[in-house]
Amino acid sequence: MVELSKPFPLVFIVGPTAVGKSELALKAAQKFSGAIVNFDSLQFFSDLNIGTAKPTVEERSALPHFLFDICSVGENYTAGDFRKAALKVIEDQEYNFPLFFVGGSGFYLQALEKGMFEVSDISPEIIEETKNEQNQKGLSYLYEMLIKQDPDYAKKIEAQDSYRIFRAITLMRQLNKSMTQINKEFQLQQQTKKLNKVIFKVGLKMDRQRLRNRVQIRTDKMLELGLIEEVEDLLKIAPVNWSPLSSVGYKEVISYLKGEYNRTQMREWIITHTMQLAKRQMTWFQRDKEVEWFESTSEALNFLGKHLTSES
RNA sequence: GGCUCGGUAGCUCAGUCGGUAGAGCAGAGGACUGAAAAUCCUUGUGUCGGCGGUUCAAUUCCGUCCCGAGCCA
Repeated sequence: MVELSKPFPLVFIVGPTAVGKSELALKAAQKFSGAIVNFDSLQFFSDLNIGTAKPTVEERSALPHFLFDICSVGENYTAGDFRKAALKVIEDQEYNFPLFFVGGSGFYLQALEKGMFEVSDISPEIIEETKNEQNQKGLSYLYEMLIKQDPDYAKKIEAQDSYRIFRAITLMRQLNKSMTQINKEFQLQQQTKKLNKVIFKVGLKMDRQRLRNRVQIRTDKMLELGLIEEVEDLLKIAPVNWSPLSSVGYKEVISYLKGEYNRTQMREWIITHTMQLAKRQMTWFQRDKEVEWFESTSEALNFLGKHLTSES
């Protein structure tokens, strides 16, 4: 056990899925008498357990864990919600524990570090109206509208990017401002939103072959533990369009249950889509030059041992 | 044994009425400000099963052989 000075530093453990982040977090938190904070976009939800490779309740009982199982099935939880919750955890706990944030959702970490646009929720009427327009006139109609109203922002996104086009149109309707304007206002106040703490970012990575091997083993384990049953239970209570159901592991099992895949295909597609996810995660985190990368848990622990104790 | 249909990119297949070929998926790289495990962008040379024949030219037509699926015996 190592004594650190207060307020304790924040450690962000990042990397692709299945690389061993949870294990590293657990060991590090044990070593420094710390606590673990989740920033995985799906592990916030109770009832998403096997498919998200969430540490079990028993595994979590040894140490304080925050932001696991804080939402129930059917709820929405956004990066902005996470930011608020994480800031609260930091405020409440930074004198109690070194906090080890673990997860694979880079966007959420960015939300915490850099802040989010200060925007209100979009009214259901606007969402409904825009959705109807998209259904009747097509995505290109929305994109044309975006080009007219905010050409600079339109240039930054692709004409096929349904997600961002829809978001931009609804947000602009809600606030009566362009995305460019919103972004500009955000830039002006960004300094006040930045997380001003001592932070260490530790990345775990692994070559593709080894990672694929781990993903295969983990996928088989998930199926053995009852992933299919977990999905069947979710389908009984979750709204049809609940977004977590379209995430890796869940969507393939749903296709299997619908008869679109046989069992072998389901397994193969879970593995393939998991690897694609891992790749996107690496693309995200490698852009962040503050991340120190390691190929093994022990190297990462050594680094933390050196720097957490010599710092501050 | 006979007949039929197939054999084209790592996979599933399209195509060339003869001028050496292209989609989807996979793979590789990238973007990312409220659904992010989402959403999207870039990236396609491969003895067109083998060997012969016809032809200026064959992956394409003809012959033959090999392999796979089906039907008939």
